[in-house]
Amino acid sequence: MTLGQKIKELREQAGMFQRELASQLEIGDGFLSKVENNQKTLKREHLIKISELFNCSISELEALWIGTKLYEIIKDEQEGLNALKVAEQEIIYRKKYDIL
Amino acid sequence: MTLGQKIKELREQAGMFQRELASQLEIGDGFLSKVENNQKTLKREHLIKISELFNCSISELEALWIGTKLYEIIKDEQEGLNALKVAEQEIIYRKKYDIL
DNA sequence: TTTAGACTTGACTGATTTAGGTCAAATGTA
DNA sequence: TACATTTGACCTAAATCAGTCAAGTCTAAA
Repeated sequence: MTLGQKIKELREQAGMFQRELASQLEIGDGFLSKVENNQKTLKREHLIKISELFNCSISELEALWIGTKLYEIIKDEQEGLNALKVAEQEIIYRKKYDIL
Repeated sequence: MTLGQKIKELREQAGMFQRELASQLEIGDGFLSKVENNQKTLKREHLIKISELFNCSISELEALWIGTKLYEIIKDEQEGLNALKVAEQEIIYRKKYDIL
């Protein structure tokens, strides 16, 4: 699940058109279309608005927001999955020894 | 293991000084120092040179190169680990259904 | 079958960020 | 003291961000 898919899902479940959601977010509907298709990214502040509008978890949206960015970086990479593991191990290692 | 650590390790195992490796890579030694401490990133082409110089796997270097970049993005993120999972699931999903 | 409305797409833009460095001074160390 | 390394300040070109707008496409319904 990407952020774009999630936003589209939330919007449709609320029976809302792109135009309406776009205006709530104060962006154009063409831009929102691209966001839903992961061709453009929203500002982080927009996630707050979305979580309020659809009453959903901001943490989940943030995970999708960052995760979709990461995916865009590695999607055409041979070593994409291994790169994810490198990053994961590093996070785990730092946590273990409490290095900030 | 980050790319910086790896490079330092390879360099020291070869008994080489930063100045020497830096000159092989045609960069300044101050810059290499930052690379080894993950404050700056090398160009991708540099990885090839390094793999030749130390006779090590280019794939591993690339995984570390991308992975260290990903780590820099998520290291201060609450949802960092979840974001990695989002990206991983997306890769796996696309592979499963053969979506390019 | 026309047409209205929902959505997608392509071309473009200006501001901001990042990439990929340099150099000199400060610091660590044998 | 000499040499290796780290750090901070700075730099420029290129890329990315966060959009707009108009034209094109898709799909129901009249």
